[in-house]
Amino acid sequence: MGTTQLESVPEPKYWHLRTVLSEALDSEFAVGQVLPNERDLAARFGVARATLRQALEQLELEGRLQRRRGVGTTVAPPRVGVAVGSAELGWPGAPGDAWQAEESDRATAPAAVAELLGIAKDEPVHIVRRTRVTGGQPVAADLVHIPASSVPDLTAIDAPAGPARARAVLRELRRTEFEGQDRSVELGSARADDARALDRLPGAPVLVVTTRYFGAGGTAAVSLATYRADTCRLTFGADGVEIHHTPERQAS
Amino acid sequence: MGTTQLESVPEPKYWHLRTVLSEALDSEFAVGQVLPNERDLAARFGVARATLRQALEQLELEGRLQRRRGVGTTVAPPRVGVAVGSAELGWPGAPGDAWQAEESDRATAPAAVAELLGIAKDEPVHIVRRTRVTGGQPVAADLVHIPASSVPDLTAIDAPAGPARARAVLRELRRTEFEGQDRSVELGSARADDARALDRLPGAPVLVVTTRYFGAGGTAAVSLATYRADTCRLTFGADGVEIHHTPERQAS
DNA sequence: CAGTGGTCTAGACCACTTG
DNA sequence: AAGTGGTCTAGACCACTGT
Repeated sequence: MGTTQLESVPEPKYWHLRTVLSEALDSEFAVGQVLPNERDLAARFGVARATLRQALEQLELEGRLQRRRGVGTTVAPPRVGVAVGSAELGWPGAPGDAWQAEESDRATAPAAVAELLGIAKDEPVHIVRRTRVTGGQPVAADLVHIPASSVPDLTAIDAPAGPARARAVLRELRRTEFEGQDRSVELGSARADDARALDRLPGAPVLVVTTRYFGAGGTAAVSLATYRADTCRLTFGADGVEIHHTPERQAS
Repeated sequence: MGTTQLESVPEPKYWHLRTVLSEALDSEFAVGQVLPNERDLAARFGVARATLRQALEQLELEGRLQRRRGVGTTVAPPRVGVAVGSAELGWPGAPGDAWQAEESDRATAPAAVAELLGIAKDEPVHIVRRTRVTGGQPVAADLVHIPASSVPDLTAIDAPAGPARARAVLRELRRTEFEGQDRSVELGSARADDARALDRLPGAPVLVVTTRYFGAGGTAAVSLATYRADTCRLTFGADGVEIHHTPERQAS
């Protein structure tokens, strides 16, 4: 309703296109439906394919679209609410914590993690790789870093490589008294290994959740979890309450 | 250490460029330093400017770079830790809550917010606009949605438009007993108004924090806060502990 | 004004999935 | 093999910032 023409400050084409497509998605498309291919869409809107792609990228970032090479572009379902708060209080690997331990290795922690742990940057740590699956889809991958100093008996672990050993390491960590935790969330981009685990391309946007676990008078472990930003909404329920709905758009 | 050549699955140029630039930033650049301009950098690496820009975009998304039109590209400082957890328990607008109320209006809430509030989608609500500043820089903008039904006396408020009225509305909300809250974090892109408030371009990546405030037996208010994803790290301190360092990179 | 990043184009080729 | 999205190019022009 109104004159959308004659903009004193004309908005970029790709941004306008994003808006038009977004409205079309709301009114004319169902979840899972495939869109026309990029070349057709670009022609239909009279723009170059690169410009059309810029609009699609925005919508994918907002979780509205899903694109797969060789397949096409489909309308994405609402984002999945993933509990990161109350459901995970306690040591990593506690029973029923939604994560699946995959593998464990000994290596030197990255400098940033070493600093969080308060250890020398060349001190070896145990690294447990875990994945988190919701609704059949992988939503997150993480690495739990445990300094050898905080779980001395750990050196005795010699379970066969694979999930068994990973679980054993976490079980050993739980012998220490749990004294609290601490979290931060920031935007990042998936590295090659994370991208593979999350079924995305390198550079895909992810939400990086850094958790510090306190015990035995210091930082006993640090977990770096990377969640798919396109499909996930991280929920922090202060009262065990869950958010039901997807706030898909802010105020106009 | 080893033969980095002969990749069976060659990584994209822009991704390799990102890595090279990232390492250069670590070793050869100081925070605030300006990089050569995009045309020079592209020529130096023997790629098209668009490809170079793709690499810069990644690094900006990761908070490593800051680009300003007409000025140049500079090395960004580490992300600012912004407390979103314990420091904000209680009603919005409680004394010393880091937010600054700017304005208040009566309008109909967006459909998604109406659903969170459990009201009809055409029922008018009070919308309080707030901003959050840290270290002299705007880091977040939000809109607090308060249904008229949850604060009946609110209709009597007739303070002069502006911060005074906004504060008055929040003060009125605090008369209700506070029964808890609930949060979720997801990735979004800044709309025109948010972009302006955050000193960014439309479409800039933001972290959208949706908070439900419970009181009087239901959802008394919903806040939609958008944080600059490039400069912010949201912290949730379970024990009042603050995360000091920037986890700039995950395990290799 | 000159110099910067932001937008846009038209085309090419590649990697991947599916029939 | 055909069709899809992903990458890359070389160039143009625009919007904004400083001097």
